[in-house]
Parts: sequence; C-alpha cells; structure tokens
Amino acid sequence: MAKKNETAIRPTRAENYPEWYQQVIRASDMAELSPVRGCMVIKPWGYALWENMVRALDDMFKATGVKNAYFPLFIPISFLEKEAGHVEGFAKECAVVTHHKLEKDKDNRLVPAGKLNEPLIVRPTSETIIGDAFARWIKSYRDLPMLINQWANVVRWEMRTRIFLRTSEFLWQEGHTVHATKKEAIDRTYMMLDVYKKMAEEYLAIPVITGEKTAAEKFPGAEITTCIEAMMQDRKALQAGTSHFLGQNFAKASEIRFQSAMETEEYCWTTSWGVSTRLIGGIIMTHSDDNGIILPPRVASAHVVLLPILKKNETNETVMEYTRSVAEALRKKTYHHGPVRVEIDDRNIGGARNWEWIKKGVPLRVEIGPKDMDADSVYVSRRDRDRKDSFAIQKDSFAEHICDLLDEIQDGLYQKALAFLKENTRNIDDLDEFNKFFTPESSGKPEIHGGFAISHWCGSADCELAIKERLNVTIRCIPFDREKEDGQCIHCGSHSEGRVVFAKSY
RNA sequence: CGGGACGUGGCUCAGUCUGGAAGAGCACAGCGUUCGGGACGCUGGGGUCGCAGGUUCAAAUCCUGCCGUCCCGACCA
Repeated sequence: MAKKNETAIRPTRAENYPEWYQQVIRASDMAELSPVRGCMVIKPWGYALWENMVRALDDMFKATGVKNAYFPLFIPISFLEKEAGHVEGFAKECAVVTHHKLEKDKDNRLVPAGKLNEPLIVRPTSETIIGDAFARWIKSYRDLPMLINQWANVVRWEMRTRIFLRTSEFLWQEGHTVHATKKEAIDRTYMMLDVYKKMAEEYLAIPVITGEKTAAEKFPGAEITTCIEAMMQDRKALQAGTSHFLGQNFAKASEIRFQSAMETEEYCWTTSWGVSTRLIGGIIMTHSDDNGIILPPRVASAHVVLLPILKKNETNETVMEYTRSVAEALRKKTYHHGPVRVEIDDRNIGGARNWEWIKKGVPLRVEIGPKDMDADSVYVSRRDRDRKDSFAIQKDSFAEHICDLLDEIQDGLYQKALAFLKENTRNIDDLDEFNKFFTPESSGKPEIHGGFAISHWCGSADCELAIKERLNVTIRCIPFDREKEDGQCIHCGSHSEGRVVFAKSY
C-alpha cells in the first residue's frame, strides 16, 4: 500500500519545468543523451513514435505529388558560399570535415591525416547540394514542377542543446521544390504548411497558429518564411514546422534555369520546408502530465498494452491464451489505415509494470486476469484519465469499440491543448500590461508565466529588437488570419495595421 | 561563447568544509512469501568517486587544467 510518490515524475511541472521535461523523457524510455556532446540516442519506444510520424507525413507528401530522394551528407564549402544569406545563417554552426583518414602518432594515438583539398561541411540543410542537382536535372518547363523530399539527419553545432528540442544532430525531412512561376512556388509553400498544420493538429493533437515570420526571424536566404507555432505547457512558443518561399535566390545561386514554352531561358522559383524530431519534444511538452508522457493515439508507439495478471497456479497458461486471443482480435481492427498496435507485457514485477506503461504514455492499459477471463471481459484504464478511473468491458465489445475509444482520447488531448492555448493567449494593448505579462514574479527561480500576447506592431525591426532585448520576447509570427485593424505599436506607439503574436520561445 | 550551479554503482543523493578502509535508498539478479499490489524477507552482483596532472606517508576530499550536464544570456528547427 506504500505509495512512495504522489506523482511518477519528479520534480513536477510547477516545481521545475525544464528538469521535469528531462525526467519525462528518461521515464518514458524514449531517448537518452549520448557520449557525444549535444547528440541523442533515440530508443525503440521513441523511434517507433518517430516512424509513425514519418509514415503519416510521407503519405501526405506523396499525395501532393512529392517524390523521395537522397542527397549526400557532405557538402563542399564552396556550395554554401553561393548564397549570401545562407552563409550568414549557417556558417557559424557547421561541422567541418578536413581529413580523410587516421594515423597513429608516436604515442599510438589516432590523429587525423590526409588533409582534404577542399574541406566538406556536414549538411546543416541541403538547399545548396540539392540545388546543384536540380541545375543539372532541369532543362525545360516540361521538367517542372520538380517536387523532391529527403528524409535525413542534419548537423548544426548548437551552443545550447536540449534533447529533442535542439540537438546538434537531428532527424528531419526537407522538401525542395522547383517551379516555373512565382505564384506556383508560393502556393506550394502554403500547401506544405497546411500539411504541417494537419500533421500537428490531427495526428499530434497539437493546436497551432499559422503565420509568416518577420524579416528578422526568416530562414537564411528565404523571401517568405511561414511557420506553425505551438504553445507548450510552460506557455513558451515552439516553432513546430516551417515552409519557405525562396524566390529565385537559390535558383540564381545554383543556376537552376529552364527554357520556357516561349523559348526564353528563365530562373526557377524554389521552396523548401521541413519538420524534425523536435516535434517529439512538442508532443511531450503539450500532452504530458506529472506522471509522464501521454502519447496521441494516431502516432503512439503502441495503442494498447495488455497486462496479464499471472499468479503461481494453473490458470496462468489459460490467462495467457486468453490474452493472446484479445491481442489477436485487436490487431485485426484497423485504426486510421493501420492495424491497432498491441503490446503484451507478461513480466511478473508487480505494480511497477503498470506504472512503467503510464510513464511510457500508452493510451490504453488493459489488465486481464482470471476474473475477466471468467466474465469474458477485460479491465481497461485510459492514460488521459485518472488511473483509478478504470472499467470492465466485454472482450468483444472492447475490440469493437477500441478505435472509437482511441479517437475519443485523441480528440480529448486536442481539445485540452486548444483550451490551454486559448486560456493563455490574449490581446494586449497596454505596454505596462505587456511588460507584466512577460515578467516572472520571482527572478531567482522564475515561475511559469506569460503566453501569447497578441499585440500591435508597426513593422519596424527596431521595435522588434528592442522588445527582444528587454524581455526576451520575439514575434513568433504574423498570423494569416489576423484582421485588418488600426492600432498603435506596443513599443513605439506609432500606427499599426494589425496584430502579431509575441511570446518567449524555444 | 559569457555568468551561475553541478559531476560519487542504472537513478536520486550522503560523504568534500576539517585528507586516514567507497556508503544509503531505489533499480537489477536468485530464492521464498505475497500479489488485480509502484508488496515483503533473505542472499547477491555492480563504482579506477567525470578526465589528466600536482601537493602529501596517504586524495572522492586540497591545488591547477580540461571535459561533460543543467539553468540564465547571445544563436538557432
């Protein structure tokens, strides 16, 4: 009966949010830090989640005509040099390969040898190397549009890393498209942002705000950067995905040209767009509670875990048989285009087993013992409800309704996150109120505070910078759905045509 | 890269000030009793005390340097 902790995760969110985040990941067994600075090992439970996300995204990309390809990890430095904004943005955080072998020195230690003529960088993103390929592939308007995506790892040598949210190496997809007209490229930019919005809201149950980045926050080399922004439980913003209209900047840098129907030679218009393993950090910080992560069913590593109650007697084998028959029945059910994912955990380790699955965030836990077997039922607990709020249900009925149950959990997670977003988003027109909104009451150990302030902004980069320097608050985006409204800039008081989203961010 | 905190079995930490046999709880393994329970008992495995130098008869402990982690900045998906 000894209840050691009231919560499975310590500290709680309220006590120490960043530490809580680390502990949730440890307790969920999704990933761990590696011996390599800033890099992570994604463990099977975390990778299964990523695979489900990849599958869903990949299907959506392909439905819009995108095809997958793969480009090199190494990029000649000269390629990066081709686009000025790009150099500015990425040069400071590139891993550089300068040698191609190791030799033993006099102390028998391995040291780099065989210096490369031209150093290579490990891709921080692939616009330039893919641009080089596009320049060779594209001759005529008949080759367009070219719609390519790659699933890859990239490296950005970050100053400060946080597992899943910002690691030196991370997994992502980068889409790169080439178009004959500006309009078509812009349309594609927005189309892919819509895919991301759909992914976030319908699959991850994370409500997002869509909008355009300011000049200061744009992708290096882009004309327009669009984004989805989500609110985490500490009320900070997380940029969960971006889609860029690159104009002709990269086309000119990489000489991506085509011959038009009118026989003129023209530069192409390109886009790029990406989401990464950062989304997993977003899931954690959107849905977890003080007992650990809660996985949204549509992408959950498993939907349901079966926990046979084994005693030291002759019923064990029949309980196991019954459990396997439940698993079989569940696996025959189709949940959003795939079979229901079932785990069986028959370890006899007491109540710790149940808690492990709570911390892993599996949507449904099902206990199966002799009593259930006799009643032809199972005993179900939902991860989104209190753990004592469990119920018995007929085995057949459970199999029949499991998909509805999963959808109900999925929808509940989304509605809860949406309510939180709304609760902590508000129009602010008064500078004092704005300052107060973004200033913690305790400076030594800042409590969770702030949120999204929807305020007027005159459009000046100076005002944007001043706010950032003073409060560490940035413009997350200029929302697409903002209304035209005359107002006064929250910082300088001069005329503004509409509101933007201010927040602290990851 | 600046400021702060911290590195002791897998995890959380005590021991460091004041140098003198590496510890606890949890986790793990075995056996037993329990068990629709984050159970209990007994037994057991596991640590060159972040790394490298130095001081000393003696270093987890003192000194120097380095590495790593976390927090706050600057930078960013």
